[in-house]
Parts: sequence; C-alpha cells; structure tokens
Amino acid sequence: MPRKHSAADAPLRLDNQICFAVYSAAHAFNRVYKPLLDRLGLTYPQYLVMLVLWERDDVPVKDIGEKLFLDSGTLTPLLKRLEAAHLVRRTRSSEDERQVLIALTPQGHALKEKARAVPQSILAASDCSVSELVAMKDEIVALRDRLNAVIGE
Amino acid sequence: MPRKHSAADAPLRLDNQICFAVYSAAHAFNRVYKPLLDRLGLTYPQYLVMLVLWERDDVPVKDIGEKLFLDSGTLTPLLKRLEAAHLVRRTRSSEDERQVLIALTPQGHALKEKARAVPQSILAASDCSVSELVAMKDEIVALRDRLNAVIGE
DNA sequence: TCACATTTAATTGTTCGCAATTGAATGTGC
DNA sequence: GCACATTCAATTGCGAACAATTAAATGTGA
Repeated sequence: MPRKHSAADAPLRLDNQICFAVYSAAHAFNRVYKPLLDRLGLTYPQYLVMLVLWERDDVPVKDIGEKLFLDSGTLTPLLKRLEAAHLVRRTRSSEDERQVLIALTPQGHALKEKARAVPQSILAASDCSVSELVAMKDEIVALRDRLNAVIGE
Repeated sequence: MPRKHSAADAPLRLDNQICFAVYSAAHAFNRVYKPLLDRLGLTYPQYLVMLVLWERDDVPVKDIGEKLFLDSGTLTPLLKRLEAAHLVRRTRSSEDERQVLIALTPQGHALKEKARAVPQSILAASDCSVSELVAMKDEIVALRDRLNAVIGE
C-alpha cells in the first residue's frame, strides 16, 4: 500500500499548520483592504492606528503600541508618515517629557466618516454572517492571548 | 444616559475587527516561533518555504509562490538567503529557461529532522486540543479562501 | 542630594510583502 | 516564419515589523 506521505511527516505539512492558516488569512485580509484603504490614503497598519485614535485621542505612543502589540520601532516612522499626511500631530507631553502624545488633526477626525464604509465592505467580502465572524474572532483572540501569555513568561 | 461609545461607532472599534484578531494572532505566532526557529537558523517565512520543499523538492519559484500566496518580489531575495545558508540550490530549468528550480541541498534535507520538534512546541504554546486547533484552522482557511476569491474577481 | 535603575521614543540594520517595471524565454495567430 | 502577447524571475522602491542600541527624562534608595 504505497503512501505519498509518511504519517510521521503530518505535523510538518503546510496544510496542517494553523499558523499558516492565520498567516495567509492575514495577507488575504490585507489584499481585500488595500483598494478600500487606498481611497482613504492609508495602509492597513495606519488604519489600525487611526481606529485606536478614533476611539481615544491624545495618547502616548506606548498606549497605541500596547493596543496593537507594536513597538516604537514600527510606530515612530508610521506616525511620522501620518503626521506628514496631516492626519495626526505629535507633541511632547509637558508633564512627562519622555512621552510623545498623538492627537488627531481636524482632517484626522474627518477621515472617520469616510472610513465607515470600510467594515461593511469587509463583511461582504468575507461572505459570512456577523454572528459567525464574531464567534471566530473570539476564538482567534483567545488563541492569540494564550500565545502572548507564553511569550510573556 | 451617557454613553462612552456611540452604537454607530461599533463597526469601527478595534476589538470588533476580525481582521485585527487575525493580524495580531499572526504576530503572536511569529513571536512564539522566533526562538524555536532561531535554533534552525530560519525566519518564519523561510520556515514556510522549507515546509513546502520538504514536501516536494525541485520545484519552480512560481509553485512555491502559489502555495504560500507570495510573489517573486518576496521569494527571490528570500531564496537567495536560503541559498547563501546552503539550504537550497537555484538552477535554471533546461526545459524552460524562464523557470528557476529550487532544490534542497543535503543540509536542507537534514534540517527537516531538527524541525520536527517545532510543531509540538507550538501545540503546547497554543494550550489547546488538536481537534480544536484543526477545527479553527479549517474555519480560518475557509474564510481566507472566500477573501481570496473576492480578490480574484 | 546623588548614584543608579527604569521608562519612553528614536534610531539603525535586517527581513518581509507587494506594486510596478524590466528583460528574457516561450507560446500564438496569421 | 514572424510579429505579438504571455509567462516567469529579477529588480526597484516603499512601508511595515522587530531586535538591539542610544539618549533623555523620570523615579528610587541610601
């Protein structure tokens, strides 16, 4: 009985890797977002930063980094590009000169209205009910948090 | 009755975005993989390429790209680094001179044995049963494929 | 107070990821 | 057979992502 694959190799097969499922799904999302975000003049990570700021404004870089799991090496140049696009302002905190506070400009605030069209386009592209997506999201977040807990050890 | 958030803003809230769940889970996986892959001298995308090659060897760049959803702009420099690490060889196909065939070196083949320890470490880190992970993986792959179908339109 | 550790952003260097372009090889339609 | 389109990898340029380091501001203990 010839076999194409050895059973011992199963754990190393690409199609058996949940990490690749997640990795490739993230890229697929990125590609779906791209044309939508192009109209806003944003990249996907920039869009995430704007989501954070639309919820709360005038926050230090560190707070944004904690919410998005990104560090200053990623955020500093990204925020400078958002500043160059006149969407945010970067100012040193007067209370703690180490912190740089990120505030939305009027244009940054205004972009929120244009962004409202994005989530519904994504929902349509995922071709899935809201409840299914919410359930999946919660599972993935739970997995992510368990992984992050291991890293923190 | 004061509300912190408007209901109209719910679709734009970071915690409601499945894409962010996927995005941040991908990064969490990356961080868990890093110390494991450091021992193999591989980055995560390089590990994915090696997974493909351990299944089948002597394939054109295009085939690897189709399996991983990556293009030559990503793969060409990555494969050159794997070649510099003596894990693969790159040769022009004699039948079709446009194609570059990627073959494993003996060291590339040998690395597979060292890599067998990786999946079980990941399984432990995800703190989850195999059947749960398989179910999640299948859901995520189905979502990814629906997203990719939209892009292909 | 003063030495010392901690916190915070910024910087540097390496590796992805992709769009757009180039150039060579191949396939095709007439 | 020959113009033409197509295929494939390589290249270029830009924007992440992160490790490691730097530098300044702040906090802490003796």
